[in-house]
Amino acid sequence: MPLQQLRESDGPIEAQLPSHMQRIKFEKLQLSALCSNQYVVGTILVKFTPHESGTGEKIFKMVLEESTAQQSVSNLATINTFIFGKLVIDCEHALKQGDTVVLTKFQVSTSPSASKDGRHALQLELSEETGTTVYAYAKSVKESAASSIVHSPIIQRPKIGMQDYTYVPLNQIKDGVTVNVYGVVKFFKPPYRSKGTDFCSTVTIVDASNGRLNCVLFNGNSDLLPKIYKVGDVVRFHRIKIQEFNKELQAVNAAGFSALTFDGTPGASLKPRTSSKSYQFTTTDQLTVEELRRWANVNLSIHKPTVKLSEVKPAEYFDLTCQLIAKAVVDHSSVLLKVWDGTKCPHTLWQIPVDMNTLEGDPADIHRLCKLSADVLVYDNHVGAANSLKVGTYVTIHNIHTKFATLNTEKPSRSLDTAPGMEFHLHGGTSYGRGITVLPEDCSDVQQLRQSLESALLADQDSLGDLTLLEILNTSSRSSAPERATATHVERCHQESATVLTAHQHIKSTSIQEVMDQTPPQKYRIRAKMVNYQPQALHQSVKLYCPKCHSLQEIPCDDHIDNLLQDAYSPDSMAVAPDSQSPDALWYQTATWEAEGQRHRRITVHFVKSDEAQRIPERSTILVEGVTLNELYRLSKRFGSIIPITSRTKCLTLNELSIPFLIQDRKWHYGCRHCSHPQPMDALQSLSQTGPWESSVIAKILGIQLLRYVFVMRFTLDDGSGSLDALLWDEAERFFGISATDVVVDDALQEKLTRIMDTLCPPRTSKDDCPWLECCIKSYYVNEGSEQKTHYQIFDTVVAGAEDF
DNA sequence: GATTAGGCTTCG
Repeated sequence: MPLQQLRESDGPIEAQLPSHMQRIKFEKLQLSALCSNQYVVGTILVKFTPHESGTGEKIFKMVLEESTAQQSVSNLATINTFIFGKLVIDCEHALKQGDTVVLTKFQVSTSPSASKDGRHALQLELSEETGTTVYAYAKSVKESAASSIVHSPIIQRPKIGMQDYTYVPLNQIKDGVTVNVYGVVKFFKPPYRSKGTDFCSTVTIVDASNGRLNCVLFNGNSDLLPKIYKVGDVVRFHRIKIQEFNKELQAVNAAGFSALTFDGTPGASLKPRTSSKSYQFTTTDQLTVEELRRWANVNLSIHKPTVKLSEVKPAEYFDLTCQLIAKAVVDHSSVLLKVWDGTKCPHTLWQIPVDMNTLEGDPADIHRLCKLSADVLVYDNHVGAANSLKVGTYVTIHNIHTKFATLNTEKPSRSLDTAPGMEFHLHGGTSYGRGITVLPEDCSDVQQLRQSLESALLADQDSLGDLTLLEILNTSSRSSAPERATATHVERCHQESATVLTAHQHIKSTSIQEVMDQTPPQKYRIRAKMVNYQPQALHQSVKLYCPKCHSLQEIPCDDHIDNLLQDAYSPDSMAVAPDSQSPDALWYQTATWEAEGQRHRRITVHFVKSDEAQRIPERSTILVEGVTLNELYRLSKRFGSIIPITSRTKCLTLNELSIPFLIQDRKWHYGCRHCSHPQPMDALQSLSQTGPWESSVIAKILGIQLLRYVFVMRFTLDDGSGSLDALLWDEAERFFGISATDVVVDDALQEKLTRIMDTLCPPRTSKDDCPWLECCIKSYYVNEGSEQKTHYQIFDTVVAGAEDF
């Protein structure tokens, strides 16, 4: 019960109260404080007769005098105290004038009568919702209602002690009464700082009686105002006072005001949002809330569909539920909020140029999410709220205004510095409920938002992945900085994993058994050991991939290339006599000689003319005919670009495409046999003076579809709950930190690859001694004949410390 | 030591 007895004979007050409770003097009371760990001690100076309010509950007013204070004339020495509801019945007889009382968990609000009664400017309010306990402090043991009550926690409040709350339908509201109401929010302004001392929130509610009520609510503590997140929420207000304003009835919060707010979705959770320490919520209340939800959803069209960034149009106002990525003070009257909601705005986004040093937020996140984030400029009275937001917070920004940036040539604006695009403003003022609401993680809108954010990260993993790669590269190049190296090291030790994730670190791991129980497509984080991998011969793990026809081809082996080259220069296959000199062309110079010891073989080299080529052979381009594989290797050490050709037709053309069409910087480039349409060498003339002699440019001119080198491996992963084969497909030197193109021609890189694989999956070692791997994997279906099979692929995962192998 | 706001779009 909330009335308990303390006895002087049991020792001083502080010794009889829980140790965390602190006494607060009347003069130290503050509006904004939530007094849950504080108590006041006072002597009952005046005790008024309890009366019943319009809500049907009893109100009991007392005047307390600070008992231990020096007798003072200060008006801070006496304070009006109001007790509401069931507690009145307990207190009205048990407490006598002159008694000392100890009050806990009271609500502090402004006293409307202070100017008249000369008492404290604040008043104490004790109701069921504040979770108050009143302690009567008796000088001696005496018979009283309270003396029979032993200490018991208030949460064990017996059912018989329930309060009778009555709720007035909104069409029956009368002027001058204090009432309790239920309603559906039709309009609201989230709490904002008024020009006076309090926070203010205005709320318009409606109900099935077709009544409608505008409520103006003040409190020095914004937490005590209703926690409304959107139109359609259901509210329950206790103790609002009805008054007339502009010939209409309006409500203001009365003493003891408390609010519960519920999600307006039928069937949603019935857990209210409130700062009340305790509240009564019966099955009747549940029915009322559910009934209001249903009524509103059928009869009201107030549930605006939520607008995502992907749906915004210029020149509209909307509420955006999003996560704060970064913020920056722009000037004295505006703050930039960088936010995202997981969707991509189809319009060019306005980027507010700010100094990176003034931008608060994780640079990696800012960079990674730049294509998904919107810059919202927040003005004037909202600056304070924006400044107090923590990065990472989920918020609803109410009434964002979108418009296209207009280029004003007379008055240069910020937007001139960057490409114009869609602007997002939160203008000053509170019209239309403009403001920012912080959403807690457990609310349903945040749950949905988080899903959207997560799937955005996973869905566009290719494009985002490239950015992540850039970050990894940047990070490793900066890792000479000791603090970063330390941080990376600590992270690795902590993870105890031979691989690390480049994103999605906040996702929980899923067991392999669970992964295999679910139907594709899905994305997961797993923690497992590599018990096997294929191909064991690492040189077979690099393949050639055609991005056009998606075919995967083996790299032609040396013997095969050598045979093809021999076929190309054998006299039988030559349409043009080998000794017929190819004339010099305008764009190249030709040299021909007989291969040593091989009379029938003539080697021809066409040197492409350019100023640079004459100075630096390493940067020159040559077309070669009649060479062996060995000679190709040797030439590739000397010349920058080598194009093996044949002159079996009247013009110079490429060989069969199993022979590399270009060897550049010792890298062998192949073309797709299905997707290429080789052109005669004359096409290269246009490049001869201008360049650039880049593989992609040469390929395009010669009609060649370039094949890419990729690592393709199959890892068998096991976490104890099960095992699966996951494909590793790496064409961007991500996973190993090694380029698949380079590894083919670089012995040192091949040795490094072997060391990495021996670490990930140590040979001749029991599973216990294998290291753990953190991996992101995705599942997908593959048609195999008439069957659909589930496959898995690794993504956003890299070998930890690959640069150190 | 009483006031704040009392829905109703924008300077940027």
